[in-house]
Amino acid sequence: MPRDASPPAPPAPPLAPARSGRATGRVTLADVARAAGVSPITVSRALRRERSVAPELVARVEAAVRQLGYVPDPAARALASARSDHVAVLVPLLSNNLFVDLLEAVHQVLWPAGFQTLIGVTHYDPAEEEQLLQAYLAHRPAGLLVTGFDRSEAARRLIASSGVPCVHLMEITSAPAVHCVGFSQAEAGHAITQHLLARGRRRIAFVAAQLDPRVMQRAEGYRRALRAAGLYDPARELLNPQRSSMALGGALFAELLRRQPDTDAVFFCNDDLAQGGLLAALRLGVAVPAQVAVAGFNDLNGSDQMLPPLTTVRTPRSRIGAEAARMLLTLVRGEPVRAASLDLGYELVTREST
Amino acid sequence: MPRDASPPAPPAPPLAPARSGRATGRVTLADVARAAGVSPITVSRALRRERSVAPELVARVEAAVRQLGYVPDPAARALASARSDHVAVLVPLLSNNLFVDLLEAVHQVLWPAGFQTLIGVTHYDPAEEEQLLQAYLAHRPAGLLVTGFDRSEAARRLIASSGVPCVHLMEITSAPAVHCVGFSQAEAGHAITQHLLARGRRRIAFVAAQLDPRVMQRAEGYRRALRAAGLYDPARELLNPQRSSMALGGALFAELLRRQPDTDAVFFCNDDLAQGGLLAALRLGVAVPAQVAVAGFNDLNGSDQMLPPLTTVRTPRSRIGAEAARMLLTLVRGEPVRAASLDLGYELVTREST
DNA sequence: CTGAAAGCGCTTACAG
DNA sequence: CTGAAAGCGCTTACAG
Repeated sequence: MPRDASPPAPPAPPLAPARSGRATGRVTLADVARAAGVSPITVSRALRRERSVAPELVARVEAAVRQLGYVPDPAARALASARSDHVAVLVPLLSNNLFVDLLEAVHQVLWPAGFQTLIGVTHYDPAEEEQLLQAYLAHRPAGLLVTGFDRSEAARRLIASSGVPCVHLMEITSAPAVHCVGFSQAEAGHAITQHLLARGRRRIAFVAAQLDPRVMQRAEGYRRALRAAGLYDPARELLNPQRSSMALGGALFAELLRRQPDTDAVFFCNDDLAQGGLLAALRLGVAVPAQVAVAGFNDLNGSDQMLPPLTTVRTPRSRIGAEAARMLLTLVRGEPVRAASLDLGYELVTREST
Repeated sequence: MPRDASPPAPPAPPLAPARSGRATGRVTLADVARAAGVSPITVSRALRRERSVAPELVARVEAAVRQLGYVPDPAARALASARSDHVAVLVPLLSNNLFVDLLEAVHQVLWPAGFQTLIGVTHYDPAEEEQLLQAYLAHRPAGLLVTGFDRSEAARRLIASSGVPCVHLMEITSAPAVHCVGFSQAEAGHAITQHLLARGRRRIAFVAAQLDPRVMQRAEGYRRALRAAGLYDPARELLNPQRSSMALGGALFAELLRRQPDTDAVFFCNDDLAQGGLLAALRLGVAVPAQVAVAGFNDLNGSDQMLPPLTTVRTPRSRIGAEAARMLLTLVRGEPVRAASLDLGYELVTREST
């Protein structure tokens, strides 16, 4: 694999200039058939391993493919077969590493299986999701991966009427015939709040941004745990609709301590907020965990590097991506799935901040 | 836009069941033509605004499109016209926020112009880049956006022989007929090293990971500045090929101070490393900037939240993405570009860590 | 300004 | 196991 860091040479003219008429000059299946001395349909079958083709013919076809450098035209294939090798994946954001890990895992499963991952970013906007869905569905993808269950009625209808197999990521439901891979966000939120209670904390705040459905499910888990302990106080919830960031986490932490100076623990709905909170504590001279315990969610990059290292919930996004991709592959092949809903759980990671 | 957080109903059968033969049941251009009482080609032209079509016919076509819910088939369009509405963008990684910002800006320009952004991740691997290029080019994208100039000879040939307009991101060159939008990584590396020198630092280390071409260009800028000052010492370079992360930054910072205890400044090639270094300094009790000044590169999320806030180089990746997308659009339309190479510069952001 | 014909490069459905 | 014909849903190239 020769590498070269110098700038490229100026673009050369296309190798095979367009020939007469509409011919594009590219090597077609017909060219391969001619070279191999078989019919085009035999080439098609040999390439797709669809029906048994005589081994010797397969060999001749493969030799011709190699010799001519034939690359199938996906557009022609899609048009003729009414399906494509695309799988569309819709995620809310790329700026949260959570989704990057998810996409990476999806790609690692789909690419070797011969599918191309098309990434769509919805920005948590139902209208954008609808537009993306419309655009991607027009390409007749082989499958669809979407984040969560929260979408417009129109988006739901688009998915359902397309007939394209769809797996939902990150959340789970027991509704029949809905395919999903994830974990219970509410349970995870409950678990980390329980952890804070077990540490003896009594005035536990919940600080959140973005306020997407999964964040609100974590909030539910938090509320349930505190209510059960007789310690729930709505005044200790700080909910901000802005996009999550370290800077916002720092600002919200400071605001929280101004409003509720007796706070003895904070559950941030996402690690970036928590990291910002930890840094703000350092700046403000608030002792963590002595004065205030701090917990996050997701175990993002750097949380183990904080001062003190951050207690958080490790979410299995890589496994979610991989398992969802596998489930989708099963559906695409028309095979039965073991279970439509796959709960991959979560893991409490206890570090020094609590 | 009605929203609903409950799980979706089980998938319904496709609205229009497949009819006889191979008909897919979808609404076609011919259906629209029939409904509008014109020929298919007129519908095609009205939809693409290609040639002047009588305004009244356009109106009838548009009404029919709306009424029937017609969505053009991209595969058929691509096959017939030998081009698509796709623009492929190849970036090394999604886990560096730099590239997320780049992609976001690209999408914001391309989507309103009617193009779909296909994201490809190369993982800094020339072989992967080649495979992606081959796969994406087979789709006859309207344009191509690639990161930097470093790629295999085969990849270069694929791009050149495809005839697809291509703009290079992040780096610049004065080579003729090569389209690029970026800035001089070497100059930026030189500038931040100069800044450290101007602050009176004399034993300035360079700590880097990943070691991709752009990192090595920053290293060149660092070397040039120190050589000019008569202070260059190869022993003060710590180059690690692993992927960049906060954890690695912390480990390298500690290693550096073990090997070169008299270090009075560190230039980290990327902010995530620098953030990890800053946190490690806190843990180790190394005073920043009193004992060691710390500088980063890129001004990533959270750098302004560090303790102390991180001095860094702000790179204009959003503008790079937007301008590159605009340049590509110009090329796709066959119009002349003002200049093939666009230098967007960089900005030194001086904070308390130096 | 509008249209009838042909064709893009594959695969399906039907035969043998 | 192999193939000739037709067709997927558009746009191009040629006419008028």
